[in-house]
Amino acid sequence: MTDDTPLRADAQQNRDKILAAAEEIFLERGATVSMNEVARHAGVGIGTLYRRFRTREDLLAAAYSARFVAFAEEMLARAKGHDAVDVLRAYLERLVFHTNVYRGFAASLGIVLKTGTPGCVATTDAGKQLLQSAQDSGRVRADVTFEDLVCVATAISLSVEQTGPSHTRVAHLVRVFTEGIIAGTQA
Amino acid sequence: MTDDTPLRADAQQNRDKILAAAEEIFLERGATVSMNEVARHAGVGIGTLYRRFRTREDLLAAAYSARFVAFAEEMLARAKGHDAVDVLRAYLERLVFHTNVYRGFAASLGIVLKTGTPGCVATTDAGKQLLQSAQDSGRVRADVTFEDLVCVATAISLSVEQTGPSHTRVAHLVRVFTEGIIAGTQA
DNA sequence: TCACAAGTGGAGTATTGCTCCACTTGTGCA
DNA sequence: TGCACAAGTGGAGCAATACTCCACTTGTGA
Repeated sequence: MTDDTPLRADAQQNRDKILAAAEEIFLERGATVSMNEVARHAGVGIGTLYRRFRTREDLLAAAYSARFVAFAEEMLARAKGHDAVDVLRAYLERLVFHTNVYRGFAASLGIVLKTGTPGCVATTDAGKQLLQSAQDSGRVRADVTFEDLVCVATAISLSVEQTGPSHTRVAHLVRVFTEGIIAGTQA
Repeated sequence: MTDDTPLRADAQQNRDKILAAAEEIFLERGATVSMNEVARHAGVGIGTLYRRFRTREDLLAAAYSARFVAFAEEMLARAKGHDAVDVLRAYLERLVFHTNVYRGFAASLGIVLKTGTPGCVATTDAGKQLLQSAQDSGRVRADVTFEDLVCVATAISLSVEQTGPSHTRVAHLVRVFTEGIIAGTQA
């Protein structure tokens, strides 16, 4: 499926320029900025941009890949020696944080995570692993899936995007989702 | 704020035509259909549509208002003589159902509910009331807000939109999020 | 050096949200 | 009944956008 013949030198250079421009402009103006603008900012034609990144989600995933890789490593490292449930909670909180680095990123998180970028694969794998550990410990319901976690992260991100960034609100929502709306079964 | 001088007879007729067309087309093609298409289907000019409904969310809220009113009444009626937590759970389940009647409705639920339409006001009021009752009973966390419930409903709707409608999946997710991802405090 | 696959850029198409304004039409009043 | 004019209408037109297409250019391996 993936074409792994290396790019021509000039094409690789252009690809790098596009990614650098995308990073800069996504940070500054959000993930919904127009593709034309990204191309102009990178100094390449719009056709070149589309030749390298067929969809906006592909571009987002590629631009964010390095950060997602670091995130996944960080989380897997923390998994050793910490409570599995705490780590899962931290994963959710940090994932929400990441989907707010580019404004408007949250809405496409689900699609982006499926693009197969190294960062997306790493983030997905790490999440599944942490979820499994937490479930193995018996303290997380067995019927929760990784897709459920992505939905939770998306909903929290969307909600936070509307009301303005607030770390305490994210933490609150993560708590609500993980511990439930209903107060713990009475002793 | 709200202008309550009655519409001219012909204008009222056009408004009704727009709402009927919107209902039909939202049902058939989802909530993200183009405004031009709604206008064409209603047999009015695009200018007329925008004069009555300044945003897509306003139109969605107006088109769905009657159903939301009925929903709110239904839920308040059920509140009498049923367990408060059960009613809250039912409210969530039914709310998710409603946000899936128009495909793509879920993403704008939060905004739509704030439009001030009779149905949106009724649905919001009912939700707050049911939440308060459940909290008064001491079995729902005191720090949960109505906005949190909307966030939960959105998460579930998004998830269900992706995987296809399934009543059992909705019920499952509602249970997960009301009782928590973390299994109930042991014994 | 050269053939040609790979790559490029941007004009062009199609679609959208939304505004603006010259025209039309109800409606209340004389 | 006729009239003035506020209210309403429609759709041309603008600006923005996603995305395609193809004539041209340029690396690269032989």
